[in-house]
Amino acid sequence: MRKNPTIEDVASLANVSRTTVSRFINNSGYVNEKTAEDIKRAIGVLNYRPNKIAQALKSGKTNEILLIVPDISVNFYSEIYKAIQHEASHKSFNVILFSIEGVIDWKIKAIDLFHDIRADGVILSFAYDVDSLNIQNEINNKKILIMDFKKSKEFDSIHTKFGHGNYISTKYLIESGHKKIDFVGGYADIKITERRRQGYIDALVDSGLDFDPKACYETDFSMEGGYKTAKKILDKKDRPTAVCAANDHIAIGLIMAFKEAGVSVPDDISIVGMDNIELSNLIIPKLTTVTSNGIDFGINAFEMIYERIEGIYSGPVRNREVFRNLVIRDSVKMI
Amino acid sequence: MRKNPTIEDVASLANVSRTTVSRFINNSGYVNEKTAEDIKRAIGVLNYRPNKIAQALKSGKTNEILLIVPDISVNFYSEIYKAIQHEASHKSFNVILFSIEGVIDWKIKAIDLFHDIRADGVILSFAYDVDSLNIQNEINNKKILIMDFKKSKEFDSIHTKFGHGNYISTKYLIESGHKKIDFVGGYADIKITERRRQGYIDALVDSGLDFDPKACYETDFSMEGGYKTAKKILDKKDRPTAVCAANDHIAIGLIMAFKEAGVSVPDDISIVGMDNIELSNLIIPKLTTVTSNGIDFGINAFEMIYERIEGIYSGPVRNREVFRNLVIRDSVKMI
DNA sequence: TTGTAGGCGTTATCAC
DNA sequence: GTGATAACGCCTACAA
Repeated sequence: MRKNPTIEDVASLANVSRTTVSRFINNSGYVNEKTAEDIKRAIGVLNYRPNKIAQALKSGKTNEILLIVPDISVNFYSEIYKAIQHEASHKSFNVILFSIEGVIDWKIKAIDLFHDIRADGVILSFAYDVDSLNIQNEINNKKILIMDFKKSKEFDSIHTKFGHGNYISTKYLIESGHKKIDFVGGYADIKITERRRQGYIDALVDSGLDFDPKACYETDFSMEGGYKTAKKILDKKDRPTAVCAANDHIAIGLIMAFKEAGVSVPDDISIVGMDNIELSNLIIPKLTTVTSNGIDFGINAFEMIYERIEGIYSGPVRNREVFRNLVIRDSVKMI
Repeated sequence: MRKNPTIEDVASLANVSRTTVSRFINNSGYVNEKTAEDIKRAIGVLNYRPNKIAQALKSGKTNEILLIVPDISVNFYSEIYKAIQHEASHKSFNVILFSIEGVIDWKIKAIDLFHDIRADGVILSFAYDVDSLNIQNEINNKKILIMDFKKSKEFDSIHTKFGHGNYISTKYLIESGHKKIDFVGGYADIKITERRRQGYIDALVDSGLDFDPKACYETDFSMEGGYKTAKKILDKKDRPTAVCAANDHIAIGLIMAFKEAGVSVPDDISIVGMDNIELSNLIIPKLTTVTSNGIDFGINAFEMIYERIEGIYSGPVRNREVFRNLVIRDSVKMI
């Protein structure tokens, strides 16, 4: 029930002034060796820790950054969170999480939160409709970093090319000798589907293969979606030798359905997924897929915003790109 | 680049003193109606917000709580996090997350963090070896809440009975008419396996059925584990009519293997899982399972610690129990 | 090498 | 009804 010790307590125990203690703690200025010893001892005895609140009030800096993600239970975002958290701790920064989920007025809440905690910066990740949010107006003088599928003109940002993952995975199928490759994506009216399919198409075209609209299937981004689509593919006259799925859930649904139908993966048909979800390494056969790049996002994001906050970098807006990588496992056969 | 406005700015714009503004903001004391109008207007014009840091310094209260979880990417914990976050926001509390994961010296880090942010309380969830951590010593005067599989004697706590989930799921199989029920769990030397198997055994015994050690399989808690174990079950002379799995991953592995072998679930064999992971509602047939109770944990946890922090409750240690519930879907057949 | 004094933005106490 | 003033714990000129 006792109060936390203050710098004053340390000072009087060590028979010096607060100033000297402060100097000792922050390495700012000369402190006699003997005095230093006394102070160190006093700190130990009292188990003293500087009060960050007071420091923050004085310095106007909290060493906290706010991370806004769409939904922390989605693996990609918890990966980002972990990476940022990890980097931040090395620089004695704390990261405060705000997971949007269903919150309608999240922009208001996020700005409130930002002001409440007086964070030194915000990392805004994959928040739809960011442009409509006039952040800089709300958050004067603070640092902002955007993660998205496109560059930001106003702020430092880090992005990944939309559709690049499916480009890579399709390319891999082609390099493995496949020529008849179908694509299973989400519904056509969703942006993400469009981009991913474009990645698939680009890979085809770049390799001199024809794109056949009938080789593209629409469904939802779930195992069930993949499962149902598999039936359609099986009913086709000339089955493809490989399928590129727009995400791992779909790919796994496909695998399950094919296996049930007695069609072997990868012997009869090869499959690639995307996102490298946990399950993709658990299913049999293990799924060849493309990394989600949450860790890269996280590491780069923290580095960039940190440099801004500390004034290490203060030049013009920077945009970094992050890439996906192939994870080769057992669901593709060379032919 | 301009500074945030302070209460002083508001005061001078409204031609009153800081004190009056403060009174207005906090509803502490009389303020003339006309004056109040002026102040309100000034606040609007300047877009003023009280500085939480300064408030915290003054009051010794931060309105922040620290939540420690083993790994935020595990769905159960992100569920807890979300629930707490949600409750907390209604009481204008912020929750700071610390996800232990692989961090060896997490206790030290957690205590550092706790002191750094000067949180008003900690919720410590499922941290192994908590007892060895002399928290109260480290964190004088602050509020602590423990989540675990057992009651805490020292602190308010909230727990769930170990093995209760498998008790419920086994019971359900029995009520559906099954008498030959196998159990697939993790390796025997893990505590959690032991408790879950005990739940299964208890349900059997309570219903007057015999427990047969040969009906229990050990494997790891993964789809692959379930998948492999299924083969063993299929090779048995007298196959069970139902299987109780220690978690959903195992159950799903079982389903996949059975389907591949042409054994229908649930017509030929019924399966129950546990934890209600996302996938359990996606697989075909949809898995009958038992809720993870993260949300209940979260809601109760915040309520209890909040009451402590605000002094609404200050009696002896309280222990609450949280229960799991059956989620009936399509993987069990009545016989 | 060390100490004094003022202030960061709030709020509580006590006058007026 | 309102306004000085001190204090929360720390840091930083400036003095000594």
